[in-house]
Amino acid sequence: MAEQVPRVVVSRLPLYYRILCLLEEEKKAVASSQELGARLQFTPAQIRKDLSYFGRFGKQGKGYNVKRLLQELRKILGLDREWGMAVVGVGKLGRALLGYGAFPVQGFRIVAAFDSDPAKVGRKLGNVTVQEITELSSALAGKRIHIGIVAVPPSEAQAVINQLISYGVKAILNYAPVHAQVPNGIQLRDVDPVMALQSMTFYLKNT
Amino acid sequence: MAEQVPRVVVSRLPLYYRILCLLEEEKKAVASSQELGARLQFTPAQIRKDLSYFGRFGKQGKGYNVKRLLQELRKILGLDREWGMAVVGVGKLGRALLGYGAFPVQGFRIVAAFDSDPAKVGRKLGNVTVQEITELSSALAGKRIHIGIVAVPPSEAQAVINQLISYGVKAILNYAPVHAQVPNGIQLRDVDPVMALQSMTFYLKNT
DNA sequence: CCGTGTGAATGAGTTCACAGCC
DNA sequence: GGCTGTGAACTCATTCACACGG
Repeated sequence: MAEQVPRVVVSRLPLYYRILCLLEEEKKAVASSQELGARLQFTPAQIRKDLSYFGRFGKQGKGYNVKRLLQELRKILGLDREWGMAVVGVGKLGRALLGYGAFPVQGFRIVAAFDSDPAKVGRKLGNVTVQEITELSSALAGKRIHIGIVAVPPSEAQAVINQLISYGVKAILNYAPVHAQVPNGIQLRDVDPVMALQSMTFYLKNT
Repeated sequence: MAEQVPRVVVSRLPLYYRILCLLEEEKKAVASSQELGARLQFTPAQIRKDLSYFGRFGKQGKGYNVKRLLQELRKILGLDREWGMAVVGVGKLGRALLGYGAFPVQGFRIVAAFDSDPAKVGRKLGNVTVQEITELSSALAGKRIHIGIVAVPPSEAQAVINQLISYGVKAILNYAPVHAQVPNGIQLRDVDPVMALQSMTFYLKNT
C-alpha cells in the first residue's frame, strides 16, 4: 500500500463490487469500463483510473474479467473474510439491525448485543443474547469484534463510541444523529436518513 | 437561486442545522465559525464560505446568532413546512421506518404505505393502512406526497422508483441495494449500511 | 480496431489571508 | 481585538487524449 488511495476512490469500490456481483449472476464473463460506467453513470475514465490505483486488472481490447475483478475487489476491500460486529442499543432500531439479512450475507456477522436497560438484558434476539453494557469489556476481550454498531439515543452515543474504541474496536457504524469525534485511525460512518432527506428538500422546496 | 450552489455545500447544511439545534437547546445565543467548526471538525473558513452562498448571516466580531441562523437554514433547506412521504415495501425494514420517530419530529410524515403482497394489504401500521401497490396512482393523486421511500427487494426497486416518479414524486430515499437511474431533476439518496461497512473494512483489513 | 492504463489538462472544492466592520 | 465575508492561491478529483497491447 505504498501510494495513498484517495478516500473518494475507496468509497466507490463497494459500488463497483456490487455491479460486478450482478454481472456475475448474469453470467457475463467480461465487462469494459464503458459498460460498468453505463450502469453506474460514471465515466469510463473514472473507473479505469480508480482501478489503476490497485493494479492492472484489465486486458486491452477486451475489458475486465468479471470473476477476476470480483476476486481482486474482495481482496482489496477485505471481503474475503468474516467481520464480527457488536450492536450497542437494542431498541427498535437495534432489533431491526439484528434481523437485517444483508449483513450476514455479505460476511458481516453480529456476534454480540448490548443495552443499558436491565429489562432487555438476557433476552435472546436472533443468535445473540443481550448483555449489560458494563460487560462490554469482557465480551469484547473474548470474541473477535472489529466493528461497533451504535444504535443508542444521541445523548449516549459519544460515550458508547469512546468505550468501544477503548476496548479495541477500530470501526464504528453510527446510527445516532450525532457528529461523533473519533481518534485518528478509527473509521466512522454515519447512517442518517433524516440528513439525506434534508439535503433533498433543499432542491424540492420550490415545488 | 441565481448562483449555483455546489452539491457538497448542500450536503453539509443539515449538519450545520443539527449542531445549531443542539446549541439552541444549550441556550447559546451566538456561535462563531470557530466554535461550529470545532464541533464538526471542519475549518472555520469552510463554514463561513458555505454560509456565504446564501447570504450574510454573521456579525463581525461576534459570530452567528443561533436562532437567526437556524431560521435561515430552515428556510434554505425547506424545513419550515411538512413533507409527505410514502413507503413502498412494508417488510421488516418498511415497518421499522413506519415506526421511526425521527422522521415526524423533523417534519417528515409518512402518509401512505404500499406493498405488493395481498397478505399485507389492509393492515394498519401506525397511522397508515397498507395499500395494494397498484393503488399508487390514485393514492398519490389525492394526498400531497413529495418523497418516496423505497424498501422493496433489489429486483423490484427500479420499477417502483419509475412508478413513483411517473406519478409526480420528486425525491427518492432508496434503501434497496441497487444503483437506480433517475431522470434529471429527480433527487435520489441511497441508504446502504453494507456499503458503509465495506468502505471501512478497506482500512481495517490489515488489522 | 477496441479498450486499458496513465501523464497532462481541466475543473471542483478547500484553505489562506486580509480588508472591513462591530 | 475579534470575527465575518471573500477573492486569490492552492489542493484534490475528474476528464481528456493518446501510446500501447491484444
